[in-house]
Amino acid sequence: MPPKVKVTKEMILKAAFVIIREYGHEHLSVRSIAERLGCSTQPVLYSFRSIDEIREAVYELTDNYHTKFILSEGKEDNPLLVLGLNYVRFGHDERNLFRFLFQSDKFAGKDMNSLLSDPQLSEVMKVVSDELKVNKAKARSIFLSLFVAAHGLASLLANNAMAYDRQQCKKILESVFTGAMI
Amino acid sequence: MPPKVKVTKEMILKAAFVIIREYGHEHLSVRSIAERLGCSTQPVLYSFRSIDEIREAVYELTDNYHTKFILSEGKEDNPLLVLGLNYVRFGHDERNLFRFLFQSDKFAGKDMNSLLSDPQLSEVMKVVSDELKVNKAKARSIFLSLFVAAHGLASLLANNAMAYDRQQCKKILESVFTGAMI
DNA sequence: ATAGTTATATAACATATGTTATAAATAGGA
DNA sequence: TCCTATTTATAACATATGTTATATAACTAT
Repeated sequence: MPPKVKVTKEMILKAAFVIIREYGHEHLSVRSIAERLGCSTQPVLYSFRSIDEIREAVYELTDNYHTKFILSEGKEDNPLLVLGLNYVRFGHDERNLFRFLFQSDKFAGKDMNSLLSDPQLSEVMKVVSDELKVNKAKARSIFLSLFVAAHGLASLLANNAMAYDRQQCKKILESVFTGAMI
Repeated sequence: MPPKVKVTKEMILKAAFVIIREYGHEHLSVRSIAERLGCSTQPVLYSFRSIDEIREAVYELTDNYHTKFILSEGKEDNPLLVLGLNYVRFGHDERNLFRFLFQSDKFAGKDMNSLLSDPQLSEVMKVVSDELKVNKAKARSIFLSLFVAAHGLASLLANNAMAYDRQQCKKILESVFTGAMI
């Protein structure tokens, strides 16, 4: 009886993701999504209650994308360094996504602690703890220092405050790691 | 012959500063300024050509405020640590100003290098270089590491991603400093 | 084939913003 | 006192956004 859905939730979320990625989250709107999908604004607000609901869903999606990104392989042997350098590279390569994730009010409330207790990261921490032969508290403090430095670099890159130089970033993170190990 | 100016440029800029400081730069508008000054929108756009011109001027003002803030005295003996801890405290105490300064597009283009060659900072660098008995390049790399870490902490604090714990921040910055000195 | 359900287009309403046109108010010199 | 330059208030225009009302079109069970 009813006509088939032409504009699915997936299409809407994907369009929203691309808009944020290319133009920044400030440019996400019902109309920008509709325009990208070549439809009117109606289907967009038919599948979702409001633009905030869409933003929420894309945030989730972007968060997963980010996690995959930083967990992707790197050529360093130090796994923490790999994580850090990927984190930094994300700030540079995906600056709009970075800003959406960490500089929009959506981020508020997502505490470091909940981040540190993420199951995927917990695994990494355990490996680190074993590999470096340090106790959990030390592993945690090492991770924290590296995270802070990586976040600083990524933030500076995402906001065009410095040029991307992988070697320089690597040196900084290594030096931070060294200091944290003491 | 003409009536006296009731609404001066200073009043406008001060109002704009307060609005950004209290509500965030997204809430700066001709009307929000006018409302705070208890006048219509006309005087605001009479003294300034556009809202962007106002934003520009307040940015300058906020930049100076930030510089004064991080150069204010601290109780640590390591001058770089004082700078870093003040920078971090700014991110926490003045989160909206921090976001305006470093996370709005106004920041784009202000490169690290121009920041590093700021005359006020150059003086500090020289003192550091002498006091730590390291050459300029080393002083620069130490400063860079500390700056990145401080910026990371400040950014996390400004975006409500972690609780402010001065001792924890101090430990992290000290550890970064130690690593950079090697 | 037709009817009823429902996805979509069109268009409107409400609000927020920057900006500008017009008129009224004001202050000091003639 | 009145005139004139200029500041300000009022109000409008233009645009952008979220959201909703109405009508049209599309599909499938009958």
